[in-house]
Order: sequence, then structure tokens, then C-alpha cells
Amino acid sequence: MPELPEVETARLCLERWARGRQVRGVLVRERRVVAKGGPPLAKLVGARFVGFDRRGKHLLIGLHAKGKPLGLWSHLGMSGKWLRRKTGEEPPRFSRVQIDLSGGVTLHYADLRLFGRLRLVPGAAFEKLPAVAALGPDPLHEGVDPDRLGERLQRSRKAVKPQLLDQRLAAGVGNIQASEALFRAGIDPRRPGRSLARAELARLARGIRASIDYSLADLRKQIGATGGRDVQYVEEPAGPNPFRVYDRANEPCPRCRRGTITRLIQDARSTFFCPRCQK
DNA sequence: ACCCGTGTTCGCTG
DNA sequence: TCAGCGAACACGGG
Repeated sequence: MPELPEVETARLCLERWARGRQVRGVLVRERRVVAKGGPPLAKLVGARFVGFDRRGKHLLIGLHAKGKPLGLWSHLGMSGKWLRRKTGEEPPRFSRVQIDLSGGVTLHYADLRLFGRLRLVPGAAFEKLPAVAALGPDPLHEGVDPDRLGERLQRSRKAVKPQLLDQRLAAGVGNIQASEALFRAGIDPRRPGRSLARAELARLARGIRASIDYSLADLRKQIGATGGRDVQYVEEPAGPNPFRVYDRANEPCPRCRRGTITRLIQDARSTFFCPRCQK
């Protein structure tokens, strides 16, 4: 379930599970998750995990291999997850790549739909990857600047919601966070992005940050429930829908209580909004 | 059987 | 250079 908050959660988990550990073995069960053109994942053997970064939905993991930097890039696509098991345990469903570490820890990259990818990056030169180089500001790092957002929105005639999925605007905003941010900002998702006034851009920038912070706190609660080193990645995030409008078609609006959350399709993706309080 | 989906890339047009 | 669009990738769940 990967938008920025889920990827940040995966980053935190990987850091707790792998920091300082050395790779003992790699097993690729499904070749398609290894991005074409990169070095074979077997080159990870002997390397030690040292850094765990994220930009937008991209995981940028740093290792030391014989004293030289080596990067592991990971994008979760639609259904990718990082999971931890004890070495020798049964692999989880849809485990596509298994990385055995020192200390009896094994990482699994599991991915049902196979849209996610892993790639080794020599020298940890992640900025050489075109998809990473093109990313806009990360809401949790640089933050979203209303002026910059407005400048970017001016370049297209598209509606604001589909535009928010463009990773050059704000890296990490996906289909859920786009609907949630526009709801918080009180902006109709069908409005042309270039029609937003200054005050609306400011509200949108705050809305993006607020919806991401909220989702991240919700996920942190789930993984942190057991605390400390016993933290487990939640594989089946049960529980009620944590969102204000996403996947709530036909429910009353949680803000105005009088509008009805409406679903519409924009650029072949679902959008949810309240027609009464999003103008 | 059929439709849906929390994402991105590629090829092509204008 | 770049916006825009459709197709492609892939497969379980409703």
C-alpha cells in the first residue's frame, strides 16, 4: 500500500531491521522485480547496511561494500512490501527477493503485482537514476512551497487532482493523498490547477503536509504497538478506513455533514471529494 | 466472467 | 523540449 507514508514506514522498518548488518546471501525468486540494466543483486553479498533514505516513494538504501559505497534503490510499485523473517523461516507469500543478513535476520521483498523494482546503484549515485532526478520537493524534507507549487501547476491545463500525481510537483503524493489533500484544502479536484489563487495554493500545500503527517502517524501507531526491537511490519493492515474521503463514496462529508462524498474518474483514476465544501 | 486497483514508463502525437 | 494520451506491466479480490 505504498504512497509516501507507507514508504516512510518501510524505511523506518528496514533501518531497525538491517542497520549495521551484513548481507550473507541473496535469493532472487522472480527476476522481473530486478530492474533491467543494473548490476546483479548477488553483488550485495558481503556489504553492510549503513543508510536508509527516502525521496517521495523511492527508497534509497546505502551500503558499504569493501569500503566502497553501494546503493540499493527500491520502488514498491502498487503492491511491494519489505518484510522481516528469521533466517530459515518459511518465506512470506509473494516473496520475490530474499536477503539473508547477519544475526539471523532475513529481509523479504514481497510484491503481488510485480510493479515494484529493485536496483543496485554503484557508488550509491542515486541522482543518476532519471526517476529520482526528476522528483520534486519531498513534503517531509524540503516541504511544499506554495509559490513553487503554483509555478508548476501553471504549466498544464489539466485538473488539479491529476496534476498532483505528477511526482515533479511534490514527490510522494499518490492517488489517496491527492484526494485527501484537496479535501483538507477545500478545493474542488476538477478545478484547473492553473486557476488556483495564492491563498488556495497555501491551503493545498498545508493540506498535503497534513494528510501525509496524519497517515504517517496512523501507520507509526500500528508498527510501534509492540515497541523497541520487537517491531513487526504490519502485513495485514486491518482496521477501519483511516481516510476522510478516499473510498467513502455515498457517505456524509465528515466536515460539513451535509454533502455526500462523491466518486469520479479523472485520467482513469478514482477521485473522492465533497461537492458541497470543496469549491 | 468481468471489472477494479495506494504506480510508473514508454511510445507516439502535436 | 514538453504537455498529453493510451497502452503496457500483472494478478488477486469482489
